[in-house]
Amino acid sequence: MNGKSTTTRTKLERGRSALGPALELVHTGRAPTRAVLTSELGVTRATAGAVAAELEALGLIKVDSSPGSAAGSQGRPSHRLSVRDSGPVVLAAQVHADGFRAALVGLGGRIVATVPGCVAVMADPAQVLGEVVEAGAQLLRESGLRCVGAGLAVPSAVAEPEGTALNPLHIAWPAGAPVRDIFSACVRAAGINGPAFTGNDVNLTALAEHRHGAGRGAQHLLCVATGHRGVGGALVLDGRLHSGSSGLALEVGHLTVNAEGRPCHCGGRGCLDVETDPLAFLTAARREPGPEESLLKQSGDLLRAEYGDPAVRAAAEELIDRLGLGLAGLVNILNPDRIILGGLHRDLLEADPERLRAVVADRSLWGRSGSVPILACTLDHNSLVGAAELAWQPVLDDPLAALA
Amino acid sequence: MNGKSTTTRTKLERGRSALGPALELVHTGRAPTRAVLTSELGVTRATAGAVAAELEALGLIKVDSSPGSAAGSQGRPSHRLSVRDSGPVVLAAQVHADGFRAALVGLGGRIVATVPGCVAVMADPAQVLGEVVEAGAQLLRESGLRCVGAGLAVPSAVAEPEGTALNPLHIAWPAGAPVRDIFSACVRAAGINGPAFTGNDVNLTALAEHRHGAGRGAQHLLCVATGHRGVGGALVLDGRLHSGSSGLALEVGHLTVNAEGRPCHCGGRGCLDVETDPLAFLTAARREPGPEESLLKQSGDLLRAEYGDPAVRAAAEELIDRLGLGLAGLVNILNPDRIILGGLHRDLLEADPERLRAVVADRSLWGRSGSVPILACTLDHNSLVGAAELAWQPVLDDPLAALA
DNA sequence: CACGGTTTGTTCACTCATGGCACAAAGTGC
DNA sequence: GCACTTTGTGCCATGAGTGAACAAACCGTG
Repeated sequence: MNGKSTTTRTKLERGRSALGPALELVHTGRAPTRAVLTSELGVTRATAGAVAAELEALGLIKVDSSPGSAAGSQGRPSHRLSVRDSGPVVLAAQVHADGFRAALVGLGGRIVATVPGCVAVMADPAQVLGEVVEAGAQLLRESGLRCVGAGLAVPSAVAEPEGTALNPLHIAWPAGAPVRDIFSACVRAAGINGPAFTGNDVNLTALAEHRHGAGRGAQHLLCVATGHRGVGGALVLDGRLHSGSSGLALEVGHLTVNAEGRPCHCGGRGCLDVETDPLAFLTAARREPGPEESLLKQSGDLLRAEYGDPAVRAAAEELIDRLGLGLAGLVNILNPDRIILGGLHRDLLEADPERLRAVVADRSLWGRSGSVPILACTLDHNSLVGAAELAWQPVLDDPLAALA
Repeated sequence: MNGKSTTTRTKLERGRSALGPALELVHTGRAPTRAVLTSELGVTRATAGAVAAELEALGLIKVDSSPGSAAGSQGRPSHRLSVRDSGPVVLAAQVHADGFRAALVGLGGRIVATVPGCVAVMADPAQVLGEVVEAGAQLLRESGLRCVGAGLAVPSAVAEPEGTALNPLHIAWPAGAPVRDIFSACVRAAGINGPAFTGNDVNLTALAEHRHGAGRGAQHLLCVATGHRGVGGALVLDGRLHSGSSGLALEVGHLTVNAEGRPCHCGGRGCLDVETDPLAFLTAARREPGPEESLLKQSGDLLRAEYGDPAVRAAAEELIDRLGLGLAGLVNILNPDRIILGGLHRDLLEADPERLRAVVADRSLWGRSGSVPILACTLDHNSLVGAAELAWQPVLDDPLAALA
């Protein structure tokens, strides 16, 4: 009379199958009310009601039925759905050239608490990640919230399925460092629950922007960003990150964008990487590059503050033209329906949006593709939020299993 | 390439949900027996049995229970599954520079009947497609089989969602011709049942090779092929064709592969398109190009018959190096786990596989990605079979609804 | 302020795909 | 022949989801 199920079959732990999609809709803000949830899921009102009630019982969302607020249209007002404030969180961490940042991120990409750690990044990933995770664990203790996973963003390609960082150049880690294993070990050592994930920062930026920022609603979202050195890219297809068969997709830095350009370490010349990064900009603008970590900031400030300066403007236009050529090449290959730019590329876009759009339209094959919207990244700490998305994914896929 | 696989599923027409996946497994040859089907679907034997029985009742597959054939292993031999011989077919058609071909294609990519029509392709798409469809309808009448749809492959990018051919250059059709609408109209006029689809021939080649040829089992399959003029590409991700947001993805012809190369009509120079097509090969080998339609054949024959000739060999090696550079660029962007080559590119691969693989490995960023397997297309009439796949897709997605 | 009209939430019986079992069937090896 | 293994089949339980009827909450209008 007691043991109904002894063996843990796969299907036994399967909950309501619409649970995951429903949570994702609330998570991404596409289901503000239960009525919208019903139509978005394509189920009956009864089912949507049961699903919403179950998600509320799990402590993930809030179903607000009381308020006689501004309805606008006629008919009975629908219950409003939102992410629960004091629901579970994930630990998100980000490592970059200037240091690290740890945060607690709730559903909806909401940063609950964050602390920027300002260590000078050292060559030992284990030590750095230990500090990052400890900072996150401290936040977690202070908050008293439940943690369901952890995610880490690193400025390097991450090979699948090994989880090794292939080119963590500007954080001076050894190439091939097993960052995923190290991060997982740190997370476990800190007593944090849930699985741990690691990904490339530009990939995670794209993921975050797709779910909560400028990429919302795009079906084929291309993201290109410059960090301190080098160029990264990412592609989100139908809501899922496309990182290739071994995690190395969208290494777009070595598209040729200037046949007479400077030689690149890859063996070619005129690569996007060396033609559109902050160092290239400062050089073209005939400014003295400062210390490496601040190249990005230095470039952005210069671009915003002194765009009137002919040398700065000429340098910017040169880079915009190169960037446009690279983007046009990617448009021809990937045919995205939206492009978002980060880092210096974002600053270049904002300096002269029309010029960039014109170059892309002119150099991509079809007028249609050329009219791809090009937008700037909008989220603060987008790769941090992206790292959190990584950790949230199991919950979105199967809330019952992930919270069990 | 027509309907974007409507995600808004109306539960009314929902049959057994495992029906589609099961049919796809049999269709692609990945479920030779019912036992394999059971494990591949991840369901119980009872369910797999019911699904197989239902597919058999629908006249789509054959369940072979009798044979006491060579089992090999111990235990009760499983029923063998195969595509039914006299089951429904789709009408597949292909238009190319030398004429057209029409065929009836069953499940499993089996060409039941075919007729090569050898018209000189004229400037009027309606007339050509009318002839093609009529040839197919004739085959259909002779066979007496049931037709559940039609698919067409054209040597041009096909814009979505309009279904217009953007660059049907070597068949002398007007750019922007509404090929899908024309084809659909012809199919309806011929009294053929089922929906009609139209797609780019290289895309369809990739789809066919993925399901029945050299691309089987690949998760991220990149296909690059040269026809008579120009280069086309295609990408199959997780079994579905990726054709971008408006059908124009993988227009790979204008990757720069030779900084000092000849100018291209796209505005750049040294594009893959003009550096690795049959005309480029013949020119490099200092041979007199014949009439346009036979450039491809002429090149292939030359490559196979006279590879000992120093001029031919040098030309081939030059093209292989250029092609390798282009493929390496695509590897960096797409990170496929397999590459298949068609047309002249296939001939180049077979002329010197090691050289091509070495170039790709050398010029792609990571050793891992460099070791991507590069294979030749294997199917006869692969774009024809791919066109059939397009027409089969609704049946694979939902057999009950599609056959109703 | 009662009135229909509209939209949404809720309850309940019903459907049906699937899991879980027990048992039968069909092979191999000794 | 007999154990053993593997697969097919019949039957019941489960549970997610539907569909329809009803209740609730808001709008307007007179």
